[in-house]
Amino acid sequence: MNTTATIDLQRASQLLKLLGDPTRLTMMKLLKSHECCVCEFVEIFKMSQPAISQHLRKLRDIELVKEERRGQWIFFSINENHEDYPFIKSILEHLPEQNESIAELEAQGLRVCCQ
Amino acid sequence: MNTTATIDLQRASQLLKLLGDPTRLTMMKLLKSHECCVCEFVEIFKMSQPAISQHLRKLRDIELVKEERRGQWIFFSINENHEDYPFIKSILEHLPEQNESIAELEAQGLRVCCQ
DNA sequence: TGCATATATAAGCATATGATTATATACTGA
DNA sequence: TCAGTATATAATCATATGCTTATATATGCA
Repeated sequence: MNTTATIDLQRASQLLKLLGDPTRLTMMKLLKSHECCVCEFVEIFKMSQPAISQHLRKLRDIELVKEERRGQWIFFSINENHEDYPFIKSILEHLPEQNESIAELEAQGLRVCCQ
Repeated sequence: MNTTATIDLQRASQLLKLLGDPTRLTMMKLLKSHECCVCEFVEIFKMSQPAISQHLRKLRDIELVKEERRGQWIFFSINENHEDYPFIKSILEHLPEQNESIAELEAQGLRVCCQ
């Protein structure tokens, strides 16, 4: 007997493909506990702004993340209302917390970025 | 408090990337309940034998599946002893059973393939 | 209004991926 | 030993992916 809903295989493989990139997977894990803006990710991943922006777009296109503009910045957060969020969540739960990245940002005064 | 072991993010993304292909993901789900040989997969996926073989190789290379020759045939099965099997298992549990494919094979007399 | 900052988008490019076809290898049974 | 079946591997190719650079857009502030 199945108590949890199942996901269509095509759909599941599409989601897994998106998470099958270390940058995007880390982003999702970070976003699960912390809102982040683009420039914070640029700092964390030491990656160019367009590269970060393009990863976030892929996550947003299938609505795994939400974005919200606040002044100059656009903050990203996990979309907990996504139909497949339970699936995503169960995957993220197997991954180590990424609090050091955030702590580092804070130590450098770069958290809540660009303040 | 974490009760379950976590997986390194690099490692996890590598696994997810492999599962992020509909053919391989379906293979894994099938193999979770049924041993299968290459020619059965060829039948199920309506895909060329080399294509199937190459997918299986990728799964075997990181030891997600085991192979065992029995006469002419090589049977594949899930490697439940894989260090990250709990992670894999938790993903597969969200996917719908693929028993129809096996039932179809049996109906066509193609199960335990090539007998 | 004009400049600085944050972000998005477009174009280009090198590499990865997943298929195909052709061929090699391994086992079975006559 | 030879033919048939199952599988693996190699070479090739079209497409996908993820980065780069260049540029556009949006906001805040002097």
